[in-house]
Amino acid sequence: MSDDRRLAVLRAIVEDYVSSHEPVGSKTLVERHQLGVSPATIRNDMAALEDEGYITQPHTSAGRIPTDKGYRLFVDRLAGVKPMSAAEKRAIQTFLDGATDLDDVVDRTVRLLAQITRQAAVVQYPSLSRAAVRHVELVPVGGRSALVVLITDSGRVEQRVVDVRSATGAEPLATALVALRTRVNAAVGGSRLARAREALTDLVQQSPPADLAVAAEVAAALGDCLTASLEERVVIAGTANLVKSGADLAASLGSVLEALEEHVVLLRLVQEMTEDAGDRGALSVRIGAENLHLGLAETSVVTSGYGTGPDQVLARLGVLGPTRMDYPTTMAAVRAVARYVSRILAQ
Amino acid sequence: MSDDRRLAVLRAIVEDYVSSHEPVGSKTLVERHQLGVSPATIRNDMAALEDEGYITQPHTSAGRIPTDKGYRLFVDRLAGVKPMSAAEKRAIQTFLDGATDLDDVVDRTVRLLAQITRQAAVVQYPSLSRAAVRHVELVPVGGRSALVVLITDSGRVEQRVVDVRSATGAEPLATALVALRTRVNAAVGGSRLARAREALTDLVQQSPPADLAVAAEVAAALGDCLTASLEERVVIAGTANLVKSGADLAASLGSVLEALEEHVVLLRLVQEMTEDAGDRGALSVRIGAENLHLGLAETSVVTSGYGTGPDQVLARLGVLGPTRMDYPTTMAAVRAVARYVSRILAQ
DNA sequence: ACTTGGCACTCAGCTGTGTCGAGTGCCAGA
DNA sequence: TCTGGCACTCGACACAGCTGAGTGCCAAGT
Repeated sequence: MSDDRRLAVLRAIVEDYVSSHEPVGSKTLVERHQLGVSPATIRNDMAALEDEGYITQPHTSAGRIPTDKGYRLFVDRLAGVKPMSAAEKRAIQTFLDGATDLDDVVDRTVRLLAQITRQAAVVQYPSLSRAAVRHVELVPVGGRSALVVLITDSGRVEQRVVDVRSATGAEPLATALVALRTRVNAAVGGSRLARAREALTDLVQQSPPADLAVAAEVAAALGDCLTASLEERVVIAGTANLVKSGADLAASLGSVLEALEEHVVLLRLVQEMTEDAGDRGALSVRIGAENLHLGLAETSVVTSGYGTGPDQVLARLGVLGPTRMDYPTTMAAVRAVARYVSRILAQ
Repeated sequence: MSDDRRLAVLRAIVEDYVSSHEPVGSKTLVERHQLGVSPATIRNDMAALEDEGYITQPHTSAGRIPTDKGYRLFVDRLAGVKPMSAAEKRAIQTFLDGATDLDDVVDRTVRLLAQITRQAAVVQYPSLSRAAVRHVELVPVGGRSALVVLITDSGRVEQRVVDVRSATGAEPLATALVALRTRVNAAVGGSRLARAREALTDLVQQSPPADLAVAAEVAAALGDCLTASLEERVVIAGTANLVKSGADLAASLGSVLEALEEHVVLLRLVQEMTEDAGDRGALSVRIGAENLHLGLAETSVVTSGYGTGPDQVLARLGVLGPTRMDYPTTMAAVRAVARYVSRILAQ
């Protein structure tokens, strides 16, 4: 029994099932694809594929549908990434080119992904674990408080209001803050977020006694900002597409929506997929139960890294849909969008 | 025929239908409620209610269900607002008390609303049309650009990077910005966002020629920030609850989710409800087709204003669910949450 | 050693039939 | 104005039979 043909049969089953949404039998299979053999032969192959766990039948005397394992093999060895048409590429580019700031880029990206894949889209905000401090600004507010603003490399801004009532220095608060600002920027400016924290503790310890209280308060707030900046966020769009993508998800739709709302769950998933891809920006696909989350047992996730350059992968973006999705097309769309977003961020 | 009893019948129908999700007939009605008359009498009343358009029957020989008009009468004249238990109040309070900043308050609020009403929750970010400028900060970045940060009364922060390359003044950029910052804050500090724009144009016109170019650039960016601050945002949660709230919404679920993702639609809806409530913080209810949006024809929306005080209604929050929701309980929950959020914001 | 045609078998889904019962509308009488 | 009675409607449900797509297996062919 030819091993090649068995794989061809699996590919045909996946493609047919994805387009028809119905279990596919041996007869229809030879009709729609040029397999050059009779249904009976196909049946033998199907039986073998079923034994190995690549396909299954929902009930006796029905056609076969791929299992998670079957999709996995299809994605890994059988499916190419369908190239996108020039028109589609242009559409992506023009849609993203109008973006103004980072928030706008992310917002447009997630909508675009949802629209062109007709599935739910997820975009992780640029992860700042590799980002650096660009500037720290201290603003006196109302005499007794100060606003601490942290600006990072990637254009993200975090702010905290810190109460410096207790810090009763001799000089006026504004003056103290100006001096402190200079010192803080000198200490942490340009350094990575994770390192900045250590630099801060050094700075507090080396502060003159008069400034110590204020410095400590500010450093604490700044530490909060650092944490918040490192904390990752995701945005989603296109949940309505999940409803339309066939009634088979309807049963688990509730838990899928729940999972999507729990950004923590999504972040963990995306993190895992980053590891799958070896920290590179490569495409990563999670199929069905491979998502270690009950609510997502019937969904697949396709993500790609993106960033400011090939070596600067900041975060991931992708789509989420039923396991029986059109992987080649979806993967192509995700990869294309990731590339264009990266190109924009690189500027 | 007693008019009072007919209203009582309508109320009974609404309550029964809401709890059972099934068309309610004359017999079950007299069994479950003490109406003191026979089913035949109820039938006459029902026929009259149907003539007037308050109830309808899905098909002949089925019980009656309320129409939008019926729910409207129920909400306006028949339903009280069910008081919340002390335990529930406590739960609300403790859940919201842990919040740190404005984002956190909004995030917690929307989750809380979704959880206790088991429906989809919507929270409009505090509308800043009445908010004032607290502080403007200008930060030189990289020598050729400046970061403009706008901080408002209500704790919202907007920032823009502005390119001041063209502004080649004699003095270094940083010095120019320090001076400009002082002047900008003097000009717009404390004034309402809408007014700040005029003050800015005055400021640019009165700038010394040397500073004019920089001032104009900064004013433009600040204008952007003002617009962005006035631009309203909403957050939603609990969409998964829509799936669980009975299969009858399932048909229109797709369009409901689409509507929820289109924040523009939601904002318009919320704006209309603010007008319904006469700009006060009162509860407002939109039932079914009263939401002038096709996707929401089978849903009702219950919102309440909230803010920093009885006269300071900044925005609205509420829930969205199927028209056959438990209005008294939902209204109570929305009102209670709105009050606690207002209390927190007042601090 | 594969491949193929034939054949019996399975079973989900559809259709038609009959029954049941909740619910209605109407009417005459209290 | 209310009530009991009565005929009627019609969706829901259960049951049965049919159909057809699809399978597994086997013997024969290449």
